[in-house]
Amino acid sequence: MKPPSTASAASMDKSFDPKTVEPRWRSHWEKHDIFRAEPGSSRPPFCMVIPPPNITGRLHVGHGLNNALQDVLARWRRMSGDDVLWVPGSDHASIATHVMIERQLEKEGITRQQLGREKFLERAWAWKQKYGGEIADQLRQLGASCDWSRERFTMDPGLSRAVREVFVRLYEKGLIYRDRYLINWCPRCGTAVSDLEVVHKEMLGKIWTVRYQLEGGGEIRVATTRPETILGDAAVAVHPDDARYRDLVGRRAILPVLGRMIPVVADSFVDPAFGTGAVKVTPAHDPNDFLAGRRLGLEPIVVMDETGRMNAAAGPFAGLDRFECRTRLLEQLRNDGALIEEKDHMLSVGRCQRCDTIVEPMISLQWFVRMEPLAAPALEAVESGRIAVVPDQWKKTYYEWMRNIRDWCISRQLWWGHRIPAWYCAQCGAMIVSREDPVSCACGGRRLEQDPDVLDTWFSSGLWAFSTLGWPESTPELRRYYPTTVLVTGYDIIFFWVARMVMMGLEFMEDVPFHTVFFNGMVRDAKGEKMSKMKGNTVDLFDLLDTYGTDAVRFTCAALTSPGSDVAMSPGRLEGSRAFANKIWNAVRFARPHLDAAPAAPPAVEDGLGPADRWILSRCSRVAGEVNEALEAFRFDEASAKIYQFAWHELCDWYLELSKQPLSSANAQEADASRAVLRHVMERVIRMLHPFMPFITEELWQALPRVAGDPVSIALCAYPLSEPAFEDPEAESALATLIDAVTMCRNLRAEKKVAIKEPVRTWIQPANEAVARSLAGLEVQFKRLTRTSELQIGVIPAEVASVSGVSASAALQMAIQHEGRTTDVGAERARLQKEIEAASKELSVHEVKLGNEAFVSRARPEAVEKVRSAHGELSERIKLLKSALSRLGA
RNA sequence: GGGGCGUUAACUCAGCGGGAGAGUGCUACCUUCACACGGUAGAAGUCGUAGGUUCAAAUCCUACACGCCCCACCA
Repeated sequence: MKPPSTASAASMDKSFDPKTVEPRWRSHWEKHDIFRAEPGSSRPPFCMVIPPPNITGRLHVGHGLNNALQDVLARWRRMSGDDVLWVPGSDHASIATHVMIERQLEKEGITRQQLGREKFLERAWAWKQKYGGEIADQLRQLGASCDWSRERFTMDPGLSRAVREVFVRLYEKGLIYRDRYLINWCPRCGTAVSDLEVVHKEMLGKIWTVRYQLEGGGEIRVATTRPETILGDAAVAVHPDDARYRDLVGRRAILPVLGRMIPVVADSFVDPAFGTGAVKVTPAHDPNDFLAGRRLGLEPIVVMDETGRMNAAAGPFAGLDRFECRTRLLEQLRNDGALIEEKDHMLSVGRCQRCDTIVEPMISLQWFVRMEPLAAPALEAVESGRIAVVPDQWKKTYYEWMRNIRDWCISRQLWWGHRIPAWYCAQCGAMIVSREDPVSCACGGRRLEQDPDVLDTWFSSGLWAFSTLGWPESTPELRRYYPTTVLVTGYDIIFFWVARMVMMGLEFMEDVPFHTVFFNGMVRDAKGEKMSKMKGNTVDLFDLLDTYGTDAVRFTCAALTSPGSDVAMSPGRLEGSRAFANKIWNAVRFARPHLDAAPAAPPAVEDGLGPADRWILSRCSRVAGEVNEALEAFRFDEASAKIYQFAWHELCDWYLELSKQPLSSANAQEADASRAVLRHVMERVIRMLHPFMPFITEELWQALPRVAGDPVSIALCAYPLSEPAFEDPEAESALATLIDAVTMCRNLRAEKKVAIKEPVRTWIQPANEAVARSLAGLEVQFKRLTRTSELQIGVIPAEVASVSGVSASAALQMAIQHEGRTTDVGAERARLQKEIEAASKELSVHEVKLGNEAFVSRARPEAVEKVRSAHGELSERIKLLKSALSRLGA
């Protein structure tokens, strides 16, 4: 099959236009199915599972970053010969989707309850149909090289089966249980949420001191920030050792307003120093009090319903909203003279992560996962290094959470999600937990009702690493790709997802879900502030792609990803990347006619290549090595910077200019040699860049001369490695010399404002015979570089040149600059560097000795002095060397 | 209350024991036959503050200041 037509050499636009190029290759990749993994392949497997985006909306810049990085790895490994499986998919996002759909319903003026479960689920599936597909399209737009044939959704039949299997196994093992417990309740969503889904925010509130009369006279004062919970008080507690209250323990207090009698009890959880030292105990509406209530045998009194309204137990306040109740209750307390003090107080208020409603601690019957037994192996897996964490600062966060783990409330009073596989018999009340829907109870009863609740959305995503590969079936994919190689994700979901995936993987696959987890940073705006809709500083990913082009955005993501730091999407960086894409485009535009004429065979060292050719081949080899090294270490910033620097400032700024002359040489052999080198280097750079900028590189690669047997896409070409045969220190040294000479001419011209009209000749004293040979007879046009017609380099000992066509003072200046030093800066620099290294080594030896001598020194101080003076001398020498180096380096 | 991260040029960020760097912006000059999304030259930084270790500190240690983030049941 023929590739789509690329712009011909003649018609290549002056600037790169992403909009025409990107769609072409997107469909080309799809058509040729080049991202499909091959479980039967003999190549080493490399697998990643995508952090499944929620189906709640379009991708944001954070997704852009995360997927750009994954794609860099996927394409790099694929080109490096691995059998890459990158599993795409999306998450049903139970509660988040609920919030979105309920917002729709609100506009229509109905509640989800009015709509009913069946109709609501129809809506949810329709939503999924629409947005699930959009997300896949958006990932494609980014160029994500996922295996689309293996796309998954957390509510697919297979994955749902995995969820049931896990639930039942955990239940049978006693790790899932059902209990009445104090949980976080979101009154708006009408569901329990886990501790992680509660976001605590500091805000200025008030603290009130309230007087409770004691039965038979006297009073006790308590402080509270939530006076409405007074209605549910079961006791007043004081510290057992608190002398002020010791005598009151065992007496009864009269609850204000309601007049109910509650005991005064002693418990050490009370801090005598806080507030009045006496605390109201509301077991049904406060986590601390709940535990205290259990210890003290107090009966919880529930005063609110699941919508946040006061219930019958609230007496005269029944039916009021909780905050309205607070206001009214305070009024009454004030009227009754029971309100003693009101003052400002900073408090931390828990809000629903999804809808920002203030959550209410409530007692309720829920399902939980017992976490300690699962956490222990998960902790060990990271401690032992079986899972590598990059950057490793996140280990500490992970350990901290694992070591203080608490049971996980997994049931949600929602409809969209995996329904809990538990049934209750209407006849005998028995509970059946089962993989298959049961038809009858052991008692013979046939009226079975399934638990109405669904599971926390993170329950199914916790299985993602193996459920997407076919578990519980033993599929070829599961056997080959589990454990996956790398997980790339944001650190914001380290507990929600990463930690739980480790636990689930170890429990059900008896192995880690991934060998390495790489945490990318969070995307900030250009000022480094967190993006939020409230602040209005959000940047739309697709606006960015539209403005700068997908390649430029992806390149910027990589360039800004250094381990452990967040990413600020700065316009400057984006512009730089866009300019870079254009630069590469034009480099190929220049090179193409020469490449078409180039010999098919790659260059060879025996071809008698010139110094510039040998130099660029050598540099290209080194850069390839460095880029691979950087990628191995997840240094996306270093890898992209190396390519950028090399491509722009070595290849374009110098090599392309230097090659213009030989490329158009009448000497066919010389021209061919240069063409072969240009072709080789150009293609290698484009390949190196491909994982970062897939679209432009595909376009350019397709435009290069093709040979039989080439793959259909650059994505299937080999990723460049270093080529030791081309590494050539002498050529590098020679070119450093040349570059120095040219730069010097330019400096002179700029500083002295001289117009150099005729050829300038400069003489260089080479460092050694080899460099001399490299440079001998090198005559290059530097029209572009010096604004002179040409610069001749002659190999002549240190005598001063006569310079024609420049002013006398400029000539003199030039002569001075040449005199008295070797202009082979490269060699000189290397020599000095070596001396410094040697001196430093010597120093470190002395340091060791100094340690020993210091011990002896108590008896012989002069020995220490000797060492110290040696240090001083060496330090001086290093300073001298460094200053010499800086003079040369500049 | 505990923990983490950051503070380097005007902006966004690398560097983490021996020459203070990149991209963008800025200044001057230049439409030269790949590219003005370009070329050349250049200005620009007490590397948060104060101590300490070292022959040598932006880089290691200790405090402090400011900023950001996470975790935590203090009424």
